[in-house]
Amino acid sequence: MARQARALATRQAVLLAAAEVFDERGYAAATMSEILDRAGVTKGALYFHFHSKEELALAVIEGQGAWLSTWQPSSDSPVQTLIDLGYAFAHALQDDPLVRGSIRLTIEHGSFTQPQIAAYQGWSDVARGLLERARDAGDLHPGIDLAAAAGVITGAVTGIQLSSQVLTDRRDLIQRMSDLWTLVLPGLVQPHALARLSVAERVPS
Amino acid sequence: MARQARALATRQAVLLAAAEVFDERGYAAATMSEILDRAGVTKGALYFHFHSKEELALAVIEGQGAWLSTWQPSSDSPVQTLIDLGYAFAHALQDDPLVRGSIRLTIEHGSFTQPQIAAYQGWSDVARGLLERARDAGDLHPGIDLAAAAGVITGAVTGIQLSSQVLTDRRDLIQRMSDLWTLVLPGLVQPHALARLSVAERVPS
DNA sequence: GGTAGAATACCTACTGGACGGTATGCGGCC
DNA sequence: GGCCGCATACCGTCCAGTAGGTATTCTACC
Repeated sequence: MARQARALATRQAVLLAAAEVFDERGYAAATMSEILDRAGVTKGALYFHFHSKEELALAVIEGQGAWLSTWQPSSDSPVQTLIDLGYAFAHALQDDPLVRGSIRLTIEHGSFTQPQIAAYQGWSDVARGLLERARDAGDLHPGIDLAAAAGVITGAVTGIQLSSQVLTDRRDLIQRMSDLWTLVLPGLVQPHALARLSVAERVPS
Repeated sequence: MARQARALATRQAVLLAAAEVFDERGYAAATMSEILDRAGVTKGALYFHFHSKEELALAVIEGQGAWLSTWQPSSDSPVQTLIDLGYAFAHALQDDPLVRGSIRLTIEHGSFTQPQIAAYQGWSDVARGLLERARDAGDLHPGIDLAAAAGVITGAVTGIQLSSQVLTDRRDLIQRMSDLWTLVLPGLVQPHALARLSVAERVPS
């Protein structure tokens, strides 16, 4: 297996470089040459691991699902979990190249509609699951359409992230997330539950 | 001036075709050939009016500001105006090729950061202006950060539009806008003002 | 009101370069 | 020695942009 270690390393290097370039340029404007340069790998090596540019992009998109599935709730209440997830995701968008590249490819529509839909659905499903648990716990206002709320929240996070990126290169993303919760939570959770939430980021100690 | 009529017509044809292609493919993946074909114009004609692909894209982006500046409030209360503006914009996103292309180019980051920032700021400023008027009228909850709220709303609209586009080709955009207001308004406006608003789309008679 | 000439508006053919992808070869670990 | 992992050289395609010519329409002057 020692030989596989080398292969895995170059594969990871390619994936990382590709994520970075896709994040910076978008799919169409990204060139294989730049990915090669940044990965410090030759064409043969790259095309040994990924048979086409599109396959490489799909592998980058996968990183998003991987991040989401490795994330650990670290909280008690479902709504608090949703809030925490938002902040964790925001930090990943600031620091994790794979997540950044994945998000850009997901947001750009065009070539791969199917994985994009899956990504949006994945987020929406997670949000909806948490909201269902919150409703069962009696935290939400009665009569709320959970699917609609989940769709709005995921969409809003998407857009806030995007505008933050354009305007401040995501420097104010955490602040904007906080603004979002401040605005949205009163229409979602009941006062008694709202009192128990920390809307601002909870720094894990 | 009869001579300008022809020139203006081809210019408009090029602009429309470009907006469509940019909307469908994005900036980098859009080719001048496709724009030419769709406009029914030759290369020489196009490059007479627009000196480069980038200049053409900038002209398309301008369409957004043009739409926004021609829009007429048609309402009494500032919050209602904001809601109506959202729905009007949603319809433009469904029907107006220039707006669609402009939005896609604005959302894609890369080549032209400056006009993008201007576009976001423009929307945010409009929203903020309406919120200020609403606050002065006593419609909003006290202590609301208007700039933050305006930023969240414009960001949310951006993201909702995007997810709607990916998931249903914008067919459920109106519904999602309605969901957004349902969720956001309780945290923004006071009950007495909320009662006077129509959250669903008001079809002008 | 007709015509010269000048600007405007447009057409065709071409170019240089970059891009994604492949073919083939080669070294080193099992 | 065989295959996994990688290196190098090359290819066909396509694309944005240009060069230089042509048509169309306006202006000026008779």
